[in-house]
Amino acid sequence: MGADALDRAQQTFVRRWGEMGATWGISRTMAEVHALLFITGDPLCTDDIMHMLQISRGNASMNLRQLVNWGLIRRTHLRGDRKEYFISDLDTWQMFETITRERRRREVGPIIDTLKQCRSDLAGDTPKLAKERQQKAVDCDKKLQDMLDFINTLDVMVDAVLSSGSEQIGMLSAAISSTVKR
Amino acid sequence: MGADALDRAQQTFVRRWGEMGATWGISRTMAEVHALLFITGDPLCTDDIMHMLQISRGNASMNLRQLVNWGLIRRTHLRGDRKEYFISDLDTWQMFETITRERRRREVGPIIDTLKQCRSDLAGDTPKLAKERQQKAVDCDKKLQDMLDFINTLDVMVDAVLSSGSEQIGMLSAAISSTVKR
DNA sequence: CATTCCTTTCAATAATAACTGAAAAGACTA
DNA sequence: TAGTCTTTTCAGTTATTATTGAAAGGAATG
Repeated sequence: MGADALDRAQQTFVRRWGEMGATWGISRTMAEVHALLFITGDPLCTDDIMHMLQISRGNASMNLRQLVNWGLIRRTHLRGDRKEYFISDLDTWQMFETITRERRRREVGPIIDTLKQCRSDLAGDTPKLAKERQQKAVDCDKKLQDMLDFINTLDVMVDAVLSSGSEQIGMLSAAISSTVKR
Repeated sequence: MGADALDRAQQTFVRRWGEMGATWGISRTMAEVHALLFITGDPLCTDDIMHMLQISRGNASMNLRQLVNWGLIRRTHLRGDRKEYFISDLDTWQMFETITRERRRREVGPIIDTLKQCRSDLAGDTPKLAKERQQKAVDCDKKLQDMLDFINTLDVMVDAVLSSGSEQIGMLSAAISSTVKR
């Protein structure tokens, strides 16, 4: 079981990535599986992953499927081997892009819908409210509106960053800094 | 028990905010308490919150404390009342700023430390590795370096956005879009 | 088409995270 | 300082989420 310096460095990375995932609402194990595939860069089969992370076959299978669905890893095959292998061949930027797009797709729409729905419900019924509630309704509406505007602004920015691609990201970073400076 | 349109809109908002929090690694209840204080804008005491969200005193107390620690709400008092009240008087932008700064403070440092530590461990011991492991060590090091660079770039951007303040955010958004366009 | 090898599924179980409620601590009042 | 009101703490409980392992389902092989 001689773990060399490379193994140790990779294990440290995998553990930390797992913890990070956990604080960001991604299951620790899913993040670890991803980290392992990312940092080794090798195609690994289910058994490799089971052994390296000490998890069951079912668990490995579930998490691998999710990672494939997210587009963070892909299935592959080794010639002369019947088993399925998995590989993470995205670079850091592509990983970031994939995760950001996916989360945006799943979450931005729903929250905007809810905010709009709250506003339209309020708009229809505000006249029916007791006098002293009307001011509150107006204040509440303003908060909802502000939040919608903010989400929209951020969304435009994220969109620009994502579509800039990794080549332009440095330039973009510089442009942002100089815009803010003055 | 007559919930009017304002109550309903607020409840919808609170529920959705809670769900959002849950998918981002913040406990549903903590997010709901915050949402309630934010959307009403009123100072509320522990009992108000307990009743409105149907949670226990202990739970309310714990979550309120956390929110105060995050700087998202603050304690206040109503004249002639011994109880403690809580209020959320940040606007959307300030909220975003607070949350971003806090998460950055807690998470960016540690992840950078881990990455650097992995690299320096590798650097010291790579010569001792078996020949065919050396190439892997170099590849691994490159990934770690790429990730460090990426985190750094992103960190600079986030820093610029945060220090731009809400007045400049629209301008910034425009600057980003136009930089990317060509 | 039977065998072998591999993957997926899912009910049962384990682990983790969140919540409760009552007791202790703290704070203000007279 | 005793009495009253309020907040905090935390051991015990409940709820939620993650994991296991074995059985069922597929797919390639001879």
